Amino acid sequence: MTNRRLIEQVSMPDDDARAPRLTRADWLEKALQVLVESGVDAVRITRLADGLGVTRGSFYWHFQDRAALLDAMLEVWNRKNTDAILRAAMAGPTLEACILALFEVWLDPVQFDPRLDFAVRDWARGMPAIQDTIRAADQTRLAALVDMYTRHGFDAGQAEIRARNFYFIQMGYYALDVHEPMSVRLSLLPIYYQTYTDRPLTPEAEAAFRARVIARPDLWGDEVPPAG
Amino acid sequence: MTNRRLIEQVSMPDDDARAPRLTRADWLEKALQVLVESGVDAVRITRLADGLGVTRGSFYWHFQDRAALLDAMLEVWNRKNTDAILRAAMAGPTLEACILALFEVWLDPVQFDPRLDFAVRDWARGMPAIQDTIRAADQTRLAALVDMYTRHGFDAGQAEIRARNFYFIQMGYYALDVHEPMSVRLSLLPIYYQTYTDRPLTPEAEAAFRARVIARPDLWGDEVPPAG
DNA sequence: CCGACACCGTACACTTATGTCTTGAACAAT
DNA sequence: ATTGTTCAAGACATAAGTGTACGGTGTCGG
Repeated sequence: MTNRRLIEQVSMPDDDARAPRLTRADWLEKALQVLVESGVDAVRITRLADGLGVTRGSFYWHFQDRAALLDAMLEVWNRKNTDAILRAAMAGPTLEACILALFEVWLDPVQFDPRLDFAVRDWARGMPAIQDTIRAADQTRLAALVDMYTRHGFDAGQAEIRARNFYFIQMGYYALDVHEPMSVRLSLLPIYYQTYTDRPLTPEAEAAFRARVIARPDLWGDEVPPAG
Repeated sequence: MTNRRLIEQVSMPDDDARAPRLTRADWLEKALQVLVESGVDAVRITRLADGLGVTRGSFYWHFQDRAALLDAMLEVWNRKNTDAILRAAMAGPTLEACILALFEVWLDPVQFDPRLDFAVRDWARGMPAIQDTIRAADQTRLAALVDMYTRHGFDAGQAEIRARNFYFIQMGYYALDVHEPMSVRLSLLPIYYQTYTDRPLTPEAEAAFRARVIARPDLWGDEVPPAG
């Protein structure tokens, strides 16, 4: 969980060694886990306390109240997922480098956590304030993708439509919560590259990408990565 | 709300005239409204009763318990959204007719209610039984789209990838909960038609489609439909 | 060794939810 | 008129959750 550093930043870390005593970051981490697994309404102080093996007294030391916890959770999301897309969209000098960096973001929950993204979207239902935050994030992400396409020679109209396709398809993929094995996802890669760029993916670039994904066995779930 | 008839079917209708007395369908309708606006966890019997201006005593006449209400809600979803897609995917003899029928489904919340669809998906978080139901629905929808493409001359691989694109893009669009005015959505139509079919949309077909949407002022929200 | 701080437990008051049971009112049919 | 059906009110027991007040316990620096 590379989340940990980000969570500690948002938590204004009181750099403690891991101990039986809990930190603000421990509560936040647990809350985000429950958010992702069961939705906001399952983020109950009582349940978190049970899960952490302490009583609610601890919580009210680290946080003002439940609203403060929710604020901190939203901030973690806001600093994680969008940043990952922005970084990837400016990853390299060529369009190929950017697109492949984005593919890697889509594949890597450490960089972009789709379950967190959709848990937050779900959370926003009926809460206009959070909806605005999300809308702003989506605009930022789309703008980065449009910029990526324009930087690499697409005119404004084409860049807009391609950025939307690129982003919407991926969000739709996440929305359906499909769990295709990594080998299948990798095999679809050249087709999607062609779709997004109108150019074929060179075998060399594909091989390089594949090698980088193989070097990350944590992305393969139950599957066994092919020998590199 | 054409929902009404479907809800009454699922409710095993006790065909009553609308009265101060409530029917099972009234409770179900209200529950679905709250589901869409605020998520499952806001579907509380107490709140529904308040909203309907009665006490909880009424609820327990019409439903066994809260679980029975949730079951009925899921059944409404299951019979509404997927059916709309299936109907459209077999709408006409030509690919053009099918694609345009699907566009109309995407635009018309009476046929396909995206907010209900995503409310149900969010509801499924952490509930494997509902996840299976959703996965089956997605498979059925995608299969219908693949079949549509193959019927009209695309080979298996192409049909698969195009069906996925078509469906994922639309789900991504819904996931972001964008609220583009109808005029903008109509203007994007030819571009998307081109994307999905690799053929241009004929001006005649576009005009016909536009006319059908103009005849439905309920789809235009705040906008004023152009004179037909 | 001793306070000060950081962290947690406990007890209390309050709110909101579920589900059961009993009573009651309106209305139709007999 | 009486009865049965259909729907809703009200009272009750129970469960979970929130937030506050206060008291206790380790663990440091001085």
